Amino acid sequence: MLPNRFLENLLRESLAQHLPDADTASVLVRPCPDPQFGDYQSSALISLAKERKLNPRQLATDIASKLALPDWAKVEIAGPGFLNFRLSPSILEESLRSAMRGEHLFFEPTRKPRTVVIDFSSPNVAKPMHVGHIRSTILGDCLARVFRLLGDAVIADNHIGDWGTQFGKLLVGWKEHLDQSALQADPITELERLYKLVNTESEKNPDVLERARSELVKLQNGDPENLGIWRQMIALSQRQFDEIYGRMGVRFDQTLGESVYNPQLKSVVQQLLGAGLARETEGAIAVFFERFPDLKPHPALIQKSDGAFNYMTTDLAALQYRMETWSPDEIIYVTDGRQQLHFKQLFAIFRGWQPECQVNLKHVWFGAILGEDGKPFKTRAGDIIKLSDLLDEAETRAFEIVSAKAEERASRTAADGGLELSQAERKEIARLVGIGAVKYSDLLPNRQSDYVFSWDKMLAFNGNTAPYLQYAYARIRSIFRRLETEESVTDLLQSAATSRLNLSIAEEITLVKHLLNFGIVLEAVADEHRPNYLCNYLYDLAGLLTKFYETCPVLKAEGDTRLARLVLCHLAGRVLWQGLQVLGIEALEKM
RNA sequence: GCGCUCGUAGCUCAGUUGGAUAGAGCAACUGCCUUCUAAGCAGUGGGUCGUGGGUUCGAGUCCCGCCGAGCGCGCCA
Repeated sequence: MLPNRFLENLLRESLAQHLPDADTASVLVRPCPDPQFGDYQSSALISLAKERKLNPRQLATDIASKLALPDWAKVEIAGPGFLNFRLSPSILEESLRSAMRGEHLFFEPTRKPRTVVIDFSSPNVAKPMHVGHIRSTILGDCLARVFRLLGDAVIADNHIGDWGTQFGKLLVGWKEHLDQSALQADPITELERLYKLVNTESEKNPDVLERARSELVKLQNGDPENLGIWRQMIALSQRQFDEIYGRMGVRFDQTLGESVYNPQLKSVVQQLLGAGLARETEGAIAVFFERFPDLKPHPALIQKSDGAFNYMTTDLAALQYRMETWSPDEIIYVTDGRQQLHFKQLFAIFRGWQPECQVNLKHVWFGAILGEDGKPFKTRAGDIIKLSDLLDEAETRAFEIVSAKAEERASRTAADGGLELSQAERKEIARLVGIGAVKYSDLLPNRQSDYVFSWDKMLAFNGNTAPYLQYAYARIRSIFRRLETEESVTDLLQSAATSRLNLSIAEEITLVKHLLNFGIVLEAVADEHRPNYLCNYLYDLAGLLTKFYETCPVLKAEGDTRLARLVLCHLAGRVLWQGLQVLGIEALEKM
């Protein structure tokens, strides 16, 4: 068990004996903000004492004196009643050895495994994926990876927009203006052209609008020709989605269109009417929220006055389907913040509709991506930026930088051969650096704030960026490549599992202590759905690593010290690799 | 009008049940490459955390007012 968890349990047990009515779950042992106070602290006793009108320092003293502390930890009482814990070098060395034995990588799947459905990305058929989909896709994929790492069963669920009024216009366009060769070459662009064309026409000519309506009705009534065209549009779109997801390394366990839920919609509305939750209003059917003060002014339509259903109805049917299919403990929707009201309504309706259902429903929302002018991120011409173009540009820009740096370095270190990168290697590095930079720049800000999209910042090699982290990893790998030519790395690392690992320099100790906090950070990411905690943790780790390099030669060190430093490099590298992996970013052997 | 989010260094942003002296990067200035990748490291300067109250042993964080910004509010998703 990792030290902070061990101390936390110890403190909870002691508290339970001392104050049996106290909520031990509220007792947390966290890293100290300032190392001068110690390694871990708990401030929980202060507030517990206050609630009970006890003297906080006295309570802390009483409980601390009864802690059955192991010989590797010391406790002090500080300030108004903090408990500060200090770890001895022996437990630091032992945690490195146990990691080398493969017992852990500084995190543990501690919670009960849950089943979690994550609804994210949700692109639309016949439209290009664009920057509007990027945050949901990256954030949702990252959360899925973190939950899986911590032992949950995850269903990554892509809810495709394959139904709606736009198909009337698309059908008219397909039947009247389709350019087969353009469709072959670039299906999405052609579908987009058709939609815009018919949309413009219908604004001028009511006949066109009427034809679109009638095509839509035919589709909805199961007309074989229109269904066939619709299915082709879906298949062509899915190819585009697959290509983008392939480039981004995002995968789903389930992909269903909204249309799948069509057969259930009528019944959903009937049930809500039957339960007295919904009623007719101005020809439409809506749910009113009498018992929810904040929702009272905002009824939700579940059936339009023309008899058609909408987003809310589909989401309700999808929610029910997910409950029946997986009985998840939690369902997470990853969308932008403008949909907060919609999800409040959805969750409130579902609670009223199926009050016995225990599922935890979460809307994980995020802010907007802005251009450097502070306005929504668009092209110079004011168009929405397509995701494929964005990824292309990321790779192109990364390739230029990687090449420039590689040549700069080659000219500097030509004398000893240095590190040479072939054209093909540079291309592959640029791909991983470019995509990684885009993802990281999206995960780094607090998800709820709007952020400014900047190529220069995300592709910089200094500062908190993906390339900086990838570089730190590449430097570690470089050490092991050099070592490999001399001796067996595997044998050496195996011997570390049972060897003395002498840590003496401050940089070494700081680094180990930081490694020990990996699990705390992963849990915080999972609990609050905030990957930026992990980004900042990894940035700190990379910074500590490079400081360690500056003061601690690894290959030139000797004996115990050399082995300990190699172990530190190895394990820091594995944590960096694992951390990047759950962010959806690939670590690089060379760059 | 009501609701959500935000306001932290010149700029872009972090800031973990409220916790100890508010942090990073950029920009400016100063050092360090015959030494494991200098795509790096060390250092200097820069803050009444929008504002006024309140709660608390303790507030950037919680509560109330005000100022400013973005977004949302029944037949789009």
